Amino acid sequence: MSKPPTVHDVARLSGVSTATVSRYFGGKANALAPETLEVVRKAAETLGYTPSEIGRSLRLARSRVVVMMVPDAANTFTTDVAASVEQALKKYELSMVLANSAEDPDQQDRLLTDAHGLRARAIILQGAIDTPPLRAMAVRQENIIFVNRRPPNGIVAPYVGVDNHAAGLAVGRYFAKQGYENCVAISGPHHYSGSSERLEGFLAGLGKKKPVSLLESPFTMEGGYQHGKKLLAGRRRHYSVFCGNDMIAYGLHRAAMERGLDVPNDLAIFGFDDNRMNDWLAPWLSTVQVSAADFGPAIADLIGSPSLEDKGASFILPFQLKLRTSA
Amino acid sequence: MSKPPTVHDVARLSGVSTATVSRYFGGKANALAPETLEVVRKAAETLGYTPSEIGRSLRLARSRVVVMMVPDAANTFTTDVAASVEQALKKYELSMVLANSAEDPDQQDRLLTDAHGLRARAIILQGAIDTPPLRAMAVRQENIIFVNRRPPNGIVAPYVGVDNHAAGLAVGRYFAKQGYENCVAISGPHHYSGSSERLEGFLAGLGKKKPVSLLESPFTMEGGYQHGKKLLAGRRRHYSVFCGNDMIAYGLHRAAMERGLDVPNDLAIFGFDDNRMNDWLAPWLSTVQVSAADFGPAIADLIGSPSLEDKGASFILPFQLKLRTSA
DNA sequence: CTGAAAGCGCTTACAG
DNA sequence: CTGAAAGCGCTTACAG
Repeated sequence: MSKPPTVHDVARLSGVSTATVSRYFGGKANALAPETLEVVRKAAETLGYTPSEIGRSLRLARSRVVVMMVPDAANTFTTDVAASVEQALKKYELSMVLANSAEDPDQQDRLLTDAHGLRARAIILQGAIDTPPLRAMAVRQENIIFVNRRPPNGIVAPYVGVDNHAAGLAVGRYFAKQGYENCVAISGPHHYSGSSERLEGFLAGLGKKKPVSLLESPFTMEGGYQHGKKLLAGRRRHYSVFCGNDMIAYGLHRAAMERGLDVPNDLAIFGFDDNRMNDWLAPWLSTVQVSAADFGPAIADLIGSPSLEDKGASFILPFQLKLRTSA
Repeated sequence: MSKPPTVHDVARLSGVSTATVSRYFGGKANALAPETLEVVRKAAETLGYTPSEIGRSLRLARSRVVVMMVPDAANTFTTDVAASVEQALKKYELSMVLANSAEDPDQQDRLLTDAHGLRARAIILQGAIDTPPLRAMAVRQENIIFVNRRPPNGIVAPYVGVDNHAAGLAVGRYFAKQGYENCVAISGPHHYSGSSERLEGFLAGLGKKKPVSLLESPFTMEGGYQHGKKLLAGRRRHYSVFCGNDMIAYGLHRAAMERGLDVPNDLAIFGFDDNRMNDWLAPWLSTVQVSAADFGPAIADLIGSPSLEDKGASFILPFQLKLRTSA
């Protein structure tokens, strides 16, 4: 692999200075004489020259890389959000590095250090875990954007996500209105703000009707499946379950199928996110619809517009109940 | 956002030269006196110093970034492969930039230029489209790795993927053995090597039994759905269909459900990839199982080991028929 | 409209 | 075991 050509190579071939070549590629081409422009264009084409982002980043003291950290690369919703951000970032000529923390605090902290090493323009945390290094970075004014889980207590930083309490409340009220009995919540981990807010909203929405069981699960199909097996193994065969996300709901559904239950008559299931696959493979799932595509523009604008300065900025995205047959 | 500390800051605070600081972080720490080591460590910690990858990349004339181009960010299999690569790259301290070409040649070429601008250590193309810029880059000795679709004719470059012909052959033989009637193939786009190889293998496997219809579809659920609707609208209600991938199969399945057909008695369906969701949401789908997790290590080794030099290197990954109820 | 020169943060061959 | 110095590829204020 031969070394790629540099500004110097282009300058030499076209008989101008490196400053002129740099102007040509740096968006200052209209300050150049037409013939100069042409000669530079031709030389660059001959050599196959593309400016080095590395040289440029060093000089400008800022890179064009944004790091996106996801808590679970296997969750379609999370990766859809990532795809939507990658797309929206193009408007600002930024590229996105994907990193998977797999809900592991140490792994998150390692990736945080890497992101800092890359001098990332911004770090997007879908599902932050509260750790000392995270706090240290947030305080040191790194551009961290919190998505779906709010910044830890005491940290002021931009947030993008739905109003989880309101969404939980809507589901709770719906359950109450339907007169659902034996209500159960299989929430995501309680120490994540999103989970606990959804749960609190749900309880408030149920009103006087108290749930018979409050379970806590990782945000995975496996988690929903295991809780489902346990729940449905008992004598009582009739439940109404609000799941922390669609993944949990899929797992619960599988447990119900294996047990030969009828959804929704034996078991009502409500999810959260409205995973893209639902229309095709789970057209039965009632869920809280959040549009993954809405995240990209909101997050990209937060990063790209000059005013990321106002740290407390946040975007609260809309949601709506998507009623299908499972509840 | 205050400027991050540099080697100079650390050198000043610890009273050593920048060379020494650099040695500390560059893996040459054991060449330093113990007390020097300690004083540098402390200074770096105080300042919260992490070496700039940008400075390092410029100096070393190589970056630690690998670009992964996917043809469809909505296909779980593709994103699983990406996740597996991201994971495997850690061993070599490389990070992965995700880019979505969305099967658009122009978009691919634009992203190729971006990747070159980043001076990417390697470019991974899941699903390359044959264009002049791609050829130019491949010839200029960029480190391009082709995944799932072979390099265009005349281009010598590493390839990672399954033996598509053999896989198609296995499915064709299975169809023949089962005595399936009215065989149909809904392939992916024929101009992709993977699609046509699967199809040719399938035809060879069927032997004398000629398919009644050969259809061509994008690798999407929508594509499978549209072809399915058309196919199933006719008088004949009995088909055996080999789909180009699982996404197409999901779409076809939905069309069959809407038409009230029985799978597999009215309609046998065979997919390709064994998408991770299958176990949970499509436990009925018979398909060709390819392990997304196998891609990461194979690709990472190709990039990380010093011998990417031998350009023709390729990894042929194993597959197996996963028989469930749909065929 | 254009060029000479400085400097962004790092690493390493060389000298001691 | 450690330091002074050069240079990786770029951009821009300054001068003309």
